[in-house]
Amino acid sequence: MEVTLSKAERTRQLIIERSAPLFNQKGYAGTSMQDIMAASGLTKGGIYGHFESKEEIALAAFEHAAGIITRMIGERIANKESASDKLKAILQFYKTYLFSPPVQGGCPVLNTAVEADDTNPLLRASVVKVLNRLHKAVANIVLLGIERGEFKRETDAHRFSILFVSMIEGGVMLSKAYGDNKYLSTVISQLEHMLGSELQT
Amino acid sequence: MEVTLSKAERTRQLIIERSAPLFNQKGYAGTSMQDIMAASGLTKGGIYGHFESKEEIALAAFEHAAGIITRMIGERIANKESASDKLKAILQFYKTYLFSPPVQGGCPVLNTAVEADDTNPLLRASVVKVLNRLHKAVANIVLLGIERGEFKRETDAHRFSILFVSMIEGGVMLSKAYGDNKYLSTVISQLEHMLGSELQT
DNA sequence: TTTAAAAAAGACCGATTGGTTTATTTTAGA
DNA sequence: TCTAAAATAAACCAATCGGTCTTTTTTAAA
Repeated sequence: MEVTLSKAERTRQLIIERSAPLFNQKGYAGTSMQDIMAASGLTKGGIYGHFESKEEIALAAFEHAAGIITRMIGERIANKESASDKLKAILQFYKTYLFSPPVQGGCPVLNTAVEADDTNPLLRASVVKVLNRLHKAVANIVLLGIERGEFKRETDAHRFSILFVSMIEGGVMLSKAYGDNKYLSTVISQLEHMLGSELQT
Repeated sequence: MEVTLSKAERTRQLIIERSAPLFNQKGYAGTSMQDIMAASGLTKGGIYGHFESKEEIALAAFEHAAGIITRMIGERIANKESASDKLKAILQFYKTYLFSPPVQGGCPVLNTAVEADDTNPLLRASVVKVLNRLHKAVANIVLLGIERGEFKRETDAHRFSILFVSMIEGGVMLSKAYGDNKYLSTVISQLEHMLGSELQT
């Protein structure tokens, strides 16, 4: 019954899409089934036909939100040829991050990591997976840059990716807390500077 | 020196001290009055005699937790004479941060900022206050370093403090998410390097 | 158009939520 | 030691929590 399944799949997708911004803004504990009912326009019966628990919705919603961001970054990376341009494209992406957030509520990785690290092992594991993907993507670009002769041979790709992610997430946190893009901007401009001064040959 | 706290003051303090690690680990929405009752050993009647609402407890608990950290940093800063030593002392403090956290659950500023930015204006305002104190402390040390001739005259103190705080908070987030101190360590060692290479004359 | 299956509605569940109220106990000053 | 006030316990509240179950509606193939 492919059509019926397709209807189910579309509804499941709707629930995920509508609940993702809720979880991202209010957190897992702060989002109720009532909230999800209101956002999706479905009743409990309708929702629990597609998910076994609130936690399963939160997990799917986080993976959906993280997927949007990694996909957007992936597109911008694929466009560029040089490693330097790829890294700059990621930074460019985060420049407009808080003005036009792909998912309302800021960075789902940051938000979910901070809430889940002490409370929700499943969500935390999912966050770690996404973080690993992000780290590997950045590190691989640096390795590419070394191979292409763009970056110094002694550059520590893994170390750079840690700094890269830490600074951006720290900047996102500050800018969201202050309601001022300045903090994220400053961090991004520093990363651009590091690109030119520390990495580049 | 005031030695005698009234019974009420001591009980109020107990509630704050016992609930601070709860809020820091489970968040505001994730911490129930039942949790606070269990942690404090008091019943609801006893607790609500000292606070008007759960939010008032959370606010006091956050300020308590943030106070512990700013006080610890303040002590380590006061010890040192040179600006360079003061900044290194702060970094040293964060090196042991996750091994022996002053308040269970990681950094209360990070945790509260991320949860409150979209949901709780009072908590968010309190976070901003603490962040401002932290920024001013770091920036003032840099300015001191410039005056003392330790740091380059063209150093942007405010900009450096943004990088300083962003990197540490980003590192704390990653290390807590991964359960591995490596990320925070890497960020701290980079800041130590920046101290020597970019700031110092 | 009929029909069986899938999807969704909506009533319902016990437990828990933050918070109040009243009764009891403890405190501390005279 | 007495006593009024302060502090706390414990019962209680309506509302909401996440989740289940039964009934109704919608779907889509024959």
